[in-house]
This record gives sequence, structure tokens and C-alpha cells, in this order.
Amino acid sequence: MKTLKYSRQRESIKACLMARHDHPTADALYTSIREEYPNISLGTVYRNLNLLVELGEIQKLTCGDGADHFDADTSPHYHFVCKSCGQVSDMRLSPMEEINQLAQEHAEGQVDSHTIYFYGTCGHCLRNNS
Amino acid sequence: MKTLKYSRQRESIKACLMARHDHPTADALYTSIREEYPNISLGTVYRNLNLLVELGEIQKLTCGDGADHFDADTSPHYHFVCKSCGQVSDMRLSPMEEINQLAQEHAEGQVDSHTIYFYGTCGHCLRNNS
DNA sequence: TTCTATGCAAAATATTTGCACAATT
DNA sequence: AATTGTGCAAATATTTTGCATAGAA
Repeated sequence: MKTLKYSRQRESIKACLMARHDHPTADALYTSIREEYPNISLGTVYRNLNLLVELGEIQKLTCGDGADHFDADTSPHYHFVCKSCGQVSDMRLSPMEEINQLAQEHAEGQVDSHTIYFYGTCGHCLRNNS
Repeated sequence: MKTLKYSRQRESIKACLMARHDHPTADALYTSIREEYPNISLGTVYRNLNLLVELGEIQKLTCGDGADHFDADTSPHYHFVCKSCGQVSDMRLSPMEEINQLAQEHAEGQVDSHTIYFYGTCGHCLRNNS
């Protein structure tokens, strides 16, 4: 059986993710963490992010821009993705648990969960661009 | 200005995608198409899939399993992803256009669209696995 | 001491792209 | 003839992994 041992790198990764309200990619987080731990490797960041996801302590977001993003908030909520700047942000929209049941009625299998991504242009880009 | 020229490879890619009910990855589609065009290259498949997405003739699905999937059905609909076998299938669930408005009320930017992925275990895996 | 975690580099995946040549208009 | 598309291979981008060593229990 495999036990979990403490590592300050893992603590730092989780602390850093909790402190940010954007939803950084592994590489963006790696850049942040190097300020405190200049020798940390990208592999370690990936390994710990995956571990934290498995432990249910953080969440992985796949919003379609190529790289996965990470979110320290594991409570059910939805995300907004700006098609102009790529920024990923939280939506203040109450979780619609009932749509799992709705989906279940039309499904042959077992529906456990769902994700929703909203796409559009963020306030900042609306003002500055086009 | 760039004009679009006919190519039988592109026709074959679109025809092949329309004929399938699963939602293949670029590589899976490449394997299918090689039966008819053994010399087609994976790069050509990617180039044409991206082109067809830009033209709005097909849709790209990013369901979180690493590779993008493609869907010839561009009408608004949702997808189910089996966490056991990875199969991606269409949901028979009427599109909830109203949730864009709902999201808009809580957003600082402009909300244009949304995607929903349901996750769980498909009927086939429920019967065979664990 | 006994595992687990790390750093590093190489490998594995997925996707894009430069270029010479082929196909379309 | 002019321009776009293709095949091939190399390049990118993202993520994973093998291995020797460092760190935790």
C-alpha cells in the first residue's frame, strides 16, 4: 500500500493555486512557483497537480485551448472562457444539479456529473478590442 | 483573397465524418480514410478538419481525454462521455438556450455560447465492467 | 531503514507547419 | 498560368515517465 508523504513542493503548488483566482495552466503555475522554488521541475508540478486532482483537492479544467487549466475550488461551479484573450474565470451561476437527472432520462448509461463552459468576450476585451 | 478549391481528400474527410455516429479523433478518422486513400497524410486530415471547423461545417469536441474529437452535426446538442471506455455520444436533450441569458446576467462580458459534457458510465460498460 | 518524492532528461502524445510538387480553376 | 492543396518530415506544444538521488516517516 502506498502512503502519502509530505512535500513542500506539493504544499507550495496547492497554496499557489489557492492564492490565484485565475485558473492557471501547469506551465503558468510552474513559472509562479519557481519564484519560491527555483529548482522545482515541470514534471513535479504535473505529478502533483495530477495527484491533487485524484485526491479531489483541486479540479482540472479542459476548456479547449490546448492546455489544461487548474482550479483550487472543487465546489460545483461553471466557467467562462474569453475567446479573445483566453482568460478563464468563474461564473456566479448556481449549480444546476437537476440537469443530471434530466440527462439521465435520455441516457442508456449512468450519468454522474456534468461540466459547462460558457464562451464569449470578457469585459476587458469588449472595451479594448475590435 | 484566398479562394477555396475542391479536394477529394476534404470531401472524403467530411463524408467519412458524416457517416459515423461515434465522434472520432483526427487519428481515428485518418485510419478510416486510409482505407479509401492510402496515401493521405495525417497533416492533411488535421488541416481539413480545422478548415471545416472554421467554415462551420463540423464541430470540434474537447471532452478532456487528451485528443480532440470531431462531430459532423453542428446543430446545438450535448455530449456524454463514458469515463470507463472513453466513448463520446450524443445526448437527446433539447438545447437550453436560456442558460446563456442566465449566464449573461452574472457576467461582465458578452456570453455567446456554451458547451455541456455529461460524464458517467455508458450502458455497455455498466453491463460488462465492475 | 524503508518508502515516497524530486530533478533532470528523454519519451510519448497530439497537433502544426515548411517546402517541393500535385491538383484545381 | 496562377493559386491552392497534399504528402512528407521536421518542428511545436503538452504531458508523462525512467532513473538516480534526496527527503520524509
